[in-house]
Amino acid sequence: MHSPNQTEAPAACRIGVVVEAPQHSGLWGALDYLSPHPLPAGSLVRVPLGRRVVTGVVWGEDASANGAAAAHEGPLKPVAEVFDALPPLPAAWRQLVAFAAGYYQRSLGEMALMVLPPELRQLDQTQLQRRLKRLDKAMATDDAQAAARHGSNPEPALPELSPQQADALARLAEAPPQSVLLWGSTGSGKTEVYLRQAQRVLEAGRQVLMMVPEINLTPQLEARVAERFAGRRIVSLHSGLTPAQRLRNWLMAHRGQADVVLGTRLSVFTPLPRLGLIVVDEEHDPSYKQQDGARYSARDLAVYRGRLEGVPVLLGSATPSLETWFNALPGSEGGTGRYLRLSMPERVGGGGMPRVRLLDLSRSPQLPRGQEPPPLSRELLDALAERAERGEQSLVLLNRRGYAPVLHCSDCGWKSGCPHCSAWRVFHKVDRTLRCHHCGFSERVPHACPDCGNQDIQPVGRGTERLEEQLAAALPQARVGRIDADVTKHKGALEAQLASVHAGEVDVLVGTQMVAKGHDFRRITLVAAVNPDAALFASDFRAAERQFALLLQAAGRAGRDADVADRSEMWIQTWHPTHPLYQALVSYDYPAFAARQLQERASAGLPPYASLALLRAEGKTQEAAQAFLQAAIEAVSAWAGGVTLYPAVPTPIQRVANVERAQLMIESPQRPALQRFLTQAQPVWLALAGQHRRSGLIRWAVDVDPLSI
DNA sequence: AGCACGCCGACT
DNA sequence: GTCGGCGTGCTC
Repeated sequence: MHSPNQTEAPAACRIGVVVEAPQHSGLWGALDYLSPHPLPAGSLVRVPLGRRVVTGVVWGEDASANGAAAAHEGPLKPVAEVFDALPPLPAAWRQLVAFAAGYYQRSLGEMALMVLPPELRQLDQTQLQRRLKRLDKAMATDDAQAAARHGSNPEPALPELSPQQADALARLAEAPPQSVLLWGSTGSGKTEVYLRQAQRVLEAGRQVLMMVPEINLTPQLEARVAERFAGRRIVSLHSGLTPAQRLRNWLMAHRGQADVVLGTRLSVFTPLPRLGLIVVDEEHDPSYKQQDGARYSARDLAVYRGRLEGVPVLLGSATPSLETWFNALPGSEGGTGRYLRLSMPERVGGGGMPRVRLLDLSRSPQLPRGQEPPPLSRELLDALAERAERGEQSLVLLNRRGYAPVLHCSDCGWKSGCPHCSAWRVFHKVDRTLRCHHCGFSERVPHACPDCGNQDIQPVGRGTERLEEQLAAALPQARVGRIDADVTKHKGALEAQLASVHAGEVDVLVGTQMVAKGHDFRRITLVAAVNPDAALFASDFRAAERQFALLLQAAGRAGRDADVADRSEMWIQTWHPTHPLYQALVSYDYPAFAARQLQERASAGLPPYASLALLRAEGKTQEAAQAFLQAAIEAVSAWAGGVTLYPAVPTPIQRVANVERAQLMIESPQRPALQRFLTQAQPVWLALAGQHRRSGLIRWAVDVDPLSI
């Protein structure tokens, strides 16, 4: 075809580009475009897709993450624009993304584009160049200021290392690059080990990726990193940043200008040309698993990335996930021995962990009398009062927000259910609402029973609001405060409340698990878990593991200063004081707890001895969701060798926001067998989902390595 | 996912 | 006679 405007030879190179297209679009791998010149793999481009122009990444050969890559027949469109001001995304980044896409059963394009800063996808070439120019200018003035400061700023004095810290660092120095479990009790100084190891890596001219579960919960770590590496460029990466900040920080990392990246799970995908160390703090924390979209585990990807790039990965925890523990146990103790294990059992400064005391509720006198809510023991109230008198602080943990989990009419039996979900709406006394914690539906509390008009509707059970009220009533001389997600959703409220705790203006702090994590309270000598029994009998196989970690982490909030450590205590109110979980907690015997759990997992065929995946379905009706799952089983059962497909069941919360949910579990003792199966099943299920859409299927997805089932 | 095309009800 | 409801189908 003759084109009068084009005097040059027509575009000659066939370029594979991945674009954002979810897997149910059927576009799995790269799309082919034309370019007059070859483009290096990893280049960012804009390409026409249908009637729009979208951002994509040049992938090069073999972009068939799933299924066969049949060459596209027919005319190809040309690449619209190449972002050549940006260095191409490195091969290691592409390999990490390709692995994640394959492993977590998502399309390559979705994975690749999802992990780039959202802002980058919006910009065109000239806008990006403007940003880059502005960034260079800012960095130049920054450098000048840093140089001016340098002479006046003395090197920060390093804290003296404990013998076990020194030992851990010595062993790290001589170990080959590999995954390392740094198993250290709360207060043993894991952070100092991260910082020293990071220091070595920085001095060798390389970059450090430091991951934390939730950045807002660990402002102290951020401050410490900034202080320690004052002369270095440190950037953070998490979803709390503005789009512009996130792009800026990502660009600094990608161009090798940032030395330290401190971020949440999404930062595991940051391209880092000089990567020398990955740290995963609190590696057991469930926040590392993405809970929607591409459900990746940032901790597991960090381990993969470390191996890929020949870089050590430091996994830190006092209560490692059983998967990590299993990999850090030597073969002689029944583990795989894949990770090096470094232990730091003692707290820095010589203080011990608080003494754990199990309060047997069936024996202790109870206050207040009555059936509801569950009791607070007299002994606990006395202990709280006593601490308050001495000027010491206490932390009372209850993992349930609101005033009461449900309202109940004693006449007709009405309960405050959510009209859109199969869950109770929680009574919040502060703003007098009934709120569904699953869909957010909120209404003013009715004055009378909506069904029978009875005026006498009662709160059932107890949340943090009610606990705060009860403690304030029972301890009139003490100042009671509360921290939970309801308090902290007001901007600055968390900081204000924490400041008042640190200033000693609160004697008894009531809180959910969010206060058990990371905060460094100096004057707390008593931590009490008021109602921890529920987790003992939960159907989820990871409930015990999570609860043990939470209680031990909570215990670590007490006695952080060595001079109060010896009189610090952790109290557990329980009906089941002989339960093995609590018995292991009393002696701080994580290995015993883990051994017992591993034994149970082995005999039940659960992780880490087996690999799991869930096929989840959402539908207009429960029948529609289950019909799809049933059909999905039948469609693959002929060749599902090596994997077990369990029956389709409703999810624990069956209906959320008027969407019915069901799932089926897929299990295999061999991870590769599960992977092969899922990869084959995916296109079959995709076609099947198309047929079931008419009968009410809304969405479906595969969740590999689910956290809970 | 977007963004079309496409065929049936209440409005200027 | 049109605006617009969302069912169905495609994107190199």
